[in-house]
Amino acid sequence: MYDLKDNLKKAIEISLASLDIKELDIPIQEVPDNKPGDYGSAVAFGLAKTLRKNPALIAKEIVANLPKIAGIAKVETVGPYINFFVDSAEFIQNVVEQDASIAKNDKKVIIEHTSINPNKEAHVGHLRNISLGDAMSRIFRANGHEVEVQNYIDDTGRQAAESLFAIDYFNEEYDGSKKYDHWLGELYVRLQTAKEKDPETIEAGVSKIMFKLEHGQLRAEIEQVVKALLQSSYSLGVEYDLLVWESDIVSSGFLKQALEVLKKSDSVYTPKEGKYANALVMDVSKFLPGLEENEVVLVRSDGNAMYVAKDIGNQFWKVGLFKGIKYSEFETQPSQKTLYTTHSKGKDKITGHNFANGDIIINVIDTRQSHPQTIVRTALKMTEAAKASDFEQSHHLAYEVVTLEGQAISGRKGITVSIDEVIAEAVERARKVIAEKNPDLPAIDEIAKQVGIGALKFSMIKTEAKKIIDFRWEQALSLQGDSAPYIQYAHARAASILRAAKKEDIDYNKADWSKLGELELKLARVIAKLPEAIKMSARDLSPHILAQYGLELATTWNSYYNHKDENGKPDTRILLSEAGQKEARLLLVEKLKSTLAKSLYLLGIESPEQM
RNA sequence: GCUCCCGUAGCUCAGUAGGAUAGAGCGACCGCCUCCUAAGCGGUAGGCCACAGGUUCGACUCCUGUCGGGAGCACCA
Repeated sequence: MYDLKDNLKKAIEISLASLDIKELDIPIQEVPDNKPGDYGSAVAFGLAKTLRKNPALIAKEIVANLPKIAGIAKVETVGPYINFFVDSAEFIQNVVEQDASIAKNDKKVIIEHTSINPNKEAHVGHLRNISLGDAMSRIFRANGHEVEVQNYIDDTGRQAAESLFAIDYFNEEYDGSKKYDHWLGELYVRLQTAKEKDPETIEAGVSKIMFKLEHGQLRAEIEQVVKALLQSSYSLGVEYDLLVWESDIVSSGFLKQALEVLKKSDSVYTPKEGKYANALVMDVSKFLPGLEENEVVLVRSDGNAMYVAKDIGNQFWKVGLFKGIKYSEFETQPSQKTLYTTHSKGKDKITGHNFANGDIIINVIDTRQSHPQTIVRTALKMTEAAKASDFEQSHHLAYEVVTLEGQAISGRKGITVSIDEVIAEAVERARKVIAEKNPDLPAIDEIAKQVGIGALKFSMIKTEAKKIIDFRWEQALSLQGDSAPYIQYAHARAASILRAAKKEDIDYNKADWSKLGELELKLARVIAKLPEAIKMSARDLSPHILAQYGLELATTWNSYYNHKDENGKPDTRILLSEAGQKEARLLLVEKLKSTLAKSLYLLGIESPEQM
């Protein structure tokens, strides 16, 4: 891997060593457009104080002692800054020819996302979860990790019970006229209104269903919802490795084991009196100071476990503390990859798979769950059986909610938009634009899907997770500006040039890198930043960094493509370039295209060759 | 009340572990296709980076406080 910044860092280190200085953190940054040079460093500032010397002078001394650096043509000081001038021919060639191989990382990553309550259809808020989770899993894979994607099925919850009960209560039967999750969701909403008139019957009925669910008796009914929900994920191009059922977590004894482990801690006890008398509580004050309520109820005084307790059991299992859950095949996903599930009647081990036992655990859940998620991590911290790394490597990727035209999503108030609905609309809009701009395009349907769905997912990923997204149709489905189609278009444009080049007889050995200049250098510099963008995205659990990178790369390329000289004449016509320059430019475009495609791929977005 | 998050152009957002003149998109206005896809490109207008202090050679970035906005804090999930 060609890493110029790293080379610059090392060179400065050598220079500093010869001056008898040890500075651990050497900043390297890109030079602003209006300043001389390509990369710069401000190390001298940091040394000014300890050396009691003018930073500009220090910079000069460092430059004087610099060794030769490959790919650097010139070094200059600009005041206290040390600026490097890249040898553009060498640099661009290096960027084009760098191999994209990644070092294996032996830390296994478990990413849980989607985890939609199996009682009604998914809405745009879930779309954010799915898009972020899927992007994260792709990014970690790109960083060399083994990644296991889990989708948690809360099959013992009240909401699932209410939906199932509603079927009996209204005496309805599924006739296949709409998607099952939508059909069930309507019954669920109907039941909420019916509760006002007939609370006793409904309460009693729901309790009965809940009891059955807890004992895993209505598995087939829940599976039907889960399968319908998975269809939405599949149409977004998202797949999973394992479904984890809450009822299996409980029946495998993980809840019980978790409580036993926790009881060994002084912070977990059963008060004899007070408001939590006879309940099992966990005092988190030692670990989370400053809270008003220090005690968290794990098991109610009636003996029923709270949701957090199950969640703790789940987390303990993920990090590898518990064993004994069983697995079976669930279904074959569109890519032909098998989706597995936990199942009480399954096998202890699936050949070729070692589920759970993660080194890094990432839970993609909305930010309203921050408190319970903190409790779960705290439980790991206070448990002797857990390693310190289990706590440190447990992360909550908290994302803010999605609102609709400024209003909170609420199924009951009818303020909601389902994922299936937005997908259909997005694809339809994309189809219209294609029909208008490029009517002769073959496979319009396929490309409309790629573009429409790409736009949707990108709109969920491009902003920071901690910011609220207000979903607006025109904005989310926009095909121009800061959008996936903008990047896809840049990609298709590059593809088009390469297609045309294929018809000619081109000898790429004739590429003359010295015939490339400032414009190509600019493009190459951005291409070279991809590995850094991937690393940062993973480090900060922030796919938006990669999304922003994709935009920057597409912008740079579009700008290059449309560039004109002082006379207003295009000066970057690749196919009309002179011999030597043409071949080098084509190779650069090829690299650009694959880099765009990779950025999109890591966000779970397709890169059409034409659009 | 306590805890956490947010506040950058009219609107929606970037700003890469403090660094050089704060950047995009949408909207407005002016330009660019006899030339590899105009879903594109160039330009103009638009900023006390909420406010006040502090740390620093240097703060949109770190700390404290204030003001706005959101969320969380139950023997619910």
